[in-house]
Parts: sequence; C-alpha cells; structure tokens
Amino acid sequence: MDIFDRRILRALQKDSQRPIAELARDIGLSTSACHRRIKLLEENGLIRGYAAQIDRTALGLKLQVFVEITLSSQAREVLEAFETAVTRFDDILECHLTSGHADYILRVVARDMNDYADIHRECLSRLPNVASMQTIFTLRPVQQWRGYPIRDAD
Amino acid sequence: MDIFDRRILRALQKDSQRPIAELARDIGLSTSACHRRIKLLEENGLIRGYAAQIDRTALGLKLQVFVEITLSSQAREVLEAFETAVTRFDDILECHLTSGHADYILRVVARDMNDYADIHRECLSRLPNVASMQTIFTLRPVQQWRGYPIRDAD
DNA sequence: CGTGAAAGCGAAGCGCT
DNA sequence: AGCGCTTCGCTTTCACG
Repeated sequence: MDIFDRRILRALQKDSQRPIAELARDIGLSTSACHRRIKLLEENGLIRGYAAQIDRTALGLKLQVFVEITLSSQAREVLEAFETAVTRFDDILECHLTSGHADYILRVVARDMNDYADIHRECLSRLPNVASMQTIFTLRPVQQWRGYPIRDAD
Repeated sequence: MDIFDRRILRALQKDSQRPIAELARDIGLSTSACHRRIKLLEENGLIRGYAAQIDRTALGLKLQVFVEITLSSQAREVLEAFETAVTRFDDILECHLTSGHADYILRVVARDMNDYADIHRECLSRLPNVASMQTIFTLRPVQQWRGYPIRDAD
C-alpha cells in the first residue's frame, strides 16, 4: 500500500470505467504496472467489486429514511433472529448494530409516504422482538455518495 | 423503462464489469440491444456512474459513526453555512437534512477512537452554529452495500 | 426495436530490464 | 517492481430484418 495504490483507489472510487492507460498516465505509471496493481488490489480484497451507481429518484424512490430500532431484549438469539429477518427486506438497504439508546439503525427507501407506511407496518409485523421504531425522514440529501477518504499519511 | 431495463439495472448494480454479451444472454437480449439500452440508461441519468467498492476496514477505517446534529437556529443562512462547511470534511461521507428532533444526520468514518475524537473536535470548531452533536457508533454492520430494490411492478 | 457480423480498442499476459 | 509489446476478447458500430 504505497502512494500509487492510494491514487489508484481514489480514482477507481470516483470512476471505475476510465481506461487503465489514461489512469496510469495521470498517476505516473505505465499501463501494465497500473494494471497489475489493480488486479492485486482486487485479489487482496481492497476492491470488493464494481457497481453502477443508480439514481434513486429516477427509480421512483423519493423517500429515504433512517429508522432507529430498539428491541425488547439484547439476548444473542433475539439479535440474531432480528438480523436474519432484516436481510429479507429489500427496502432495508443497511442495518447497523449501534451504541446509544437504540439497538439498530436502518436505512430504508420507499416510493412515497403511502409506500413507507406499508413498509413500516410490514417491519412491525415481520421483524421479531421490536420494542420501538423511531422514524427519521431525510428531507434533503446534502452530501451523497462520497467515497472513503484515502490519506497519503498512514 | 420495461422489464429489460430493470434487469439491466439490477445486474449492473451488483457487478458492472461483467461482459455485456454475458449479461445480455442472462436477461434474454442480444448483445447490441443490451448495449444500446445501457447507453440510453446512462444518457438519461438513471446510471450516474460506475465506482469501485472499497473495503473500508482494509483502508484502516475501523469506525463508522452516525452523528445527529442540532443547530442553534433553523434560519436559511444558518443551514446553508452549515451545509457548505460540511462538504469540506472528507470524513463526512453523507449529510442529510432530517425531520425529527435533530436537524441533520451525518455518516462519518474514522480510523479509531482517537481519530474520531480529533474529527469530533474539528467538527465542533469548524462547523458553524452547532448546538449539539449526538454520536451513534456502529458496533457491527449487519447489512451493507445492498443495491436499490427494483421492482417489476411499477 | 431486435439481430448478426465486422472493426476498433482496451485489457490481459509475456519477456525483459 | 516497472516497462513495452503482442495477443486476445470485449465493446462499439454498422447494415439489415
């Protein structure tokens, strides 16, 4: 992991479809050297994959919501049952076990308020051991899709 | 936006590097038809770009944090000043204006607790008009990087 | 809008330094 | 490790149904 790898990651995080030759010139490397480094970064798991970034609103998903979940118990089986159930919901994009007063925080998308009301009901009925669900609507995304900061100094 | 476009988006969201010929066979289209559709999806802005997915922990970013921010005022200039300042922080990956008791929710990454303490201080000193900052640490990511749900029924 | 084939280009692999 | 060349495969485009 040197300066060149960092430059490669920074670039690929922004745009993974630029020709390697172009990228190589920008960072001061030959095409083949750059190519080999990329393959190594993939093999070593630093690059987990490549994905198209889709416009959420163009899909008709106007709402983005954070949901704070508190369970009725923090027993291991309860957490596991909840987490398994969570993965079955396509609308739940992310789920994090958290510190603080709530147990989990979810990121959920929905078409509109009616759609979210449905999802909300579905969650209450099919996610086990939920004691409370606190919904936080995002009114406006200020900053989105920013890649991870990759600093030269490690 | 028909069934084929949806299948294309679903596929590209998971892996944008598969050969088009392969993808086309999977969804039941010829290579060129599939290719034309992809270019159209790009032109129409449904596909905003292509990005490498980097392993956060491999970068040494062990911590992921949600921060709820309450400002001292909800005046337009105050919000704008805050939002402009937010974009200057590389460690703040996302920022959403939200409903509820707080004004904003941020997603922040950090190397470790010391690093986060630094970031926290930096935020308090350089983000204007912050009345309170509530930190929520994510202890374990349960679900990550799931693409948007793309339903056949619209 | 879909198909099939042809051409142009970048990615992948090689020997060498 | 880096470089330059060659090969191969995919993307891209075209003429046509």
